[in-house]
Amino acid sequence: MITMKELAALTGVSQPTVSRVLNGNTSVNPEVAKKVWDCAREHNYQPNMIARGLNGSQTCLLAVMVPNIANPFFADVIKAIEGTAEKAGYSILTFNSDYSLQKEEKCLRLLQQYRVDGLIAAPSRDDEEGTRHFGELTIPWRILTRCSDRMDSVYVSHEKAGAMVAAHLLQRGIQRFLFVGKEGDDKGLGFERGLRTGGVDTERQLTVIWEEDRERLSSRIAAYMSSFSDRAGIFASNDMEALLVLNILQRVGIPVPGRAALVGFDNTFISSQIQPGITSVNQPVEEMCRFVVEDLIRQIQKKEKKPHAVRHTEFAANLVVRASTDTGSCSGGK
Amino acid sequence: MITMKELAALTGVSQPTVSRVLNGNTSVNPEVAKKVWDCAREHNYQPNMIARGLNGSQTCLLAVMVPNIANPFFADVIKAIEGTAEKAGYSILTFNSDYSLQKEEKCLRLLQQYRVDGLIAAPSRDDEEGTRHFGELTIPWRILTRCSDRMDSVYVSHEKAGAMVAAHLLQRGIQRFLFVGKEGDDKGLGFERGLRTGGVDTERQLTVIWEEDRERLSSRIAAYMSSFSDRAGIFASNDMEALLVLNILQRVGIPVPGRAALVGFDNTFISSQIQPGITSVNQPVEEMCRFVVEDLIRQIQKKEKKPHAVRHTEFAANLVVRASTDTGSCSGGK
DNA sequence: TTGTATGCGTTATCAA
DNA sequence: TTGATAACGCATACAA
Repeated sequence: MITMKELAALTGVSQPTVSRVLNGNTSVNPEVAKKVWDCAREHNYQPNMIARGLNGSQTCLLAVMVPNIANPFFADVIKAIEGTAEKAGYSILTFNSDYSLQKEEKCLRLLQQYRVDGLIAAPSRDDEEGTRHFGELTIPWRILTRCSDRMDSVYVSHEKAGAMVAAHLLQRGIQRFLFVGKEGDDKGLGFERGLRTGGVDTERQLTVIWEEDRERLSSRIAAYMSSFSDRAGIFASNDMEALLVLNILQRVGIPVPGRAALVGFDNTFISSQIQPGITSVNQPVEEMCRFVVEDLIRQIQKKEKKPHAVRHTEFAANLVVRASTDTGSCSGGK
Repeated sequence: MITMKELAALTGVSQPTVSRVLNGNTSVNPEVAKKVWDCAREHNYQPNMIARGLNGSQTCLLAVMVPNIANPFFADVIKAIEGTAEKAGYSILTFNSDYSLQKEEKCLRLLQQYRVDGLIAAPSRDDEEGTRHFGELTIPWRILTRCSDRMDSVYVSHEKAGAMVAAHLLQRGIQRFLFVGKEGDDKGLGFERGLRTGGVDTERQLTVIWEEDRERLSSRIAAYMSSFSDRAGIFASNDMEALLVLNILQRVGIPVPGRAALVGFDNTFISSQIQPGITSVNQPVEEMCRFVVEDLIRQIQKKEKKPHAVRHTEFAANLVVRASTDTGSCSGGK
């Protein structure tokens, strides 16, 4: 890989002149410029971003940290971020935190070692303990998809979205509710609030189930469904979970939406491609990512590393209604 | 972010001594070492990988280039690569080529600018034209999931896998076959060969359909299915495509596996979580990725940049049989 | 318009 | 065992 120094030797000019020609900001003798360009092209010169990043100038690297790349929602996020970043001349370092605080801290250490210009992270947890380590970062960063008091974040209110799901299910005349997700999840809290607002006695009519293990989840859901005979409204914390629940219900012979109305979260391709289509909360991934990348890069280029007021940018979620919450009592409708 | 130079000043030793302490390879005075370590910890010293990469030493960066991060298969691939790389002390730069040769070339340029130590790529195309640009790379690299004559590759034989699918469908007594994928795809060619081997007159009994547009695909498949009344064997080029086909079939009221047996490719979570489960060709993603990363890093660390003989590492695919190719004629069985 | 000199944060090579 | 010194590839300030 040829360097400016070598190009300089080959063309008989100084290295800074080569730099000036190749960067094209200062004025140079056209003839010299041509000679240098020709030589650079001939030898397929590629600037060394590493060296460029060394002089306190920028690396044009952004880090993206997500808890699970294999989750289609985060895959969409990474794709969208990469797309916008690439257009702006930035490349991305991808980190998978695996929902582990320990790994998250390691990632944070690593991305600082690479002197990335900025970070976009979807933290595993949004409580105090789970976000403390971000406070020590000296580079600009943004939190995506979650709202955190202490940090700049770009998100859809999971709480409001949960309430929206509640309203939708209530409108369908449902009286029994199940949230499949972690206790304390904002979606779940919003769901509960929405139900209460709708006059539901959540103590008796709302159940929360969370099991990592598929078999245990299956038996708990089966037990839940056989504990009453009404139609149930089930809200799963994401589309993958919703797919799993749908599968479980179908296996034990519970028709969806007949006996159970099902709602997912993230509106990934899964929810639309499956039969019956799953009603799901849509987050405007593309727009959010475009915004967060452009906003972050703006800050990077302004070099305003000073702490400013914490800024929250909320995007509106919308519910994409599909067959899984149809009013009709027959499953698998067209 | 504190530097070695500053640590040196603070502890009253020279900067190279700090380097020696922190890297721990050379022997240093234990007392000095302790003082330096304490100081480094106190100031949260983070080595500058950028500077380290400058002196001809390594960046500990690997680039991964895939055509579509949002495809669950590639998301799995990236996750697996990231996992193995992280254990070995490497971070990854992710690039999305979007199935565009032009973008692929841009990625190749970029990753060289970042002086990554190696590249793992899933090229969009595996013909001469689609892989030529890899030839100019001066860093170690590997091709994943495809086999290319001219390059080191780690893959599952799509051709053999296609033949395996053919054998499976023939065993199910099927006589009409549809491949939903691009003309010339190795999977399709293998499928055709497998059918011929099984005595099928592929001219009359095999059809190939490829449409980017969902609606057009839908109407072509509907037309195809109504052109005869036997049971059809449909092989989709990947699981996302298979899901799409399943959806189309269900919408037009064609029972799977009753009237059509369906086979996918990649065995992503989709094929197992959906109802009916989709029979799918499994690629051992984890093992392949572990192998390719470790193998690549081995070459990087040996610094054997000399061209060696082209090496192909083939992994065995296996067919995961599910309800979508059940012999029974009733759809959605348990 | 161009060249010289310097510095970025490391590692490596010397000599002490 | 340690410290000077140079080098990596580039950008920038300054001098010419």
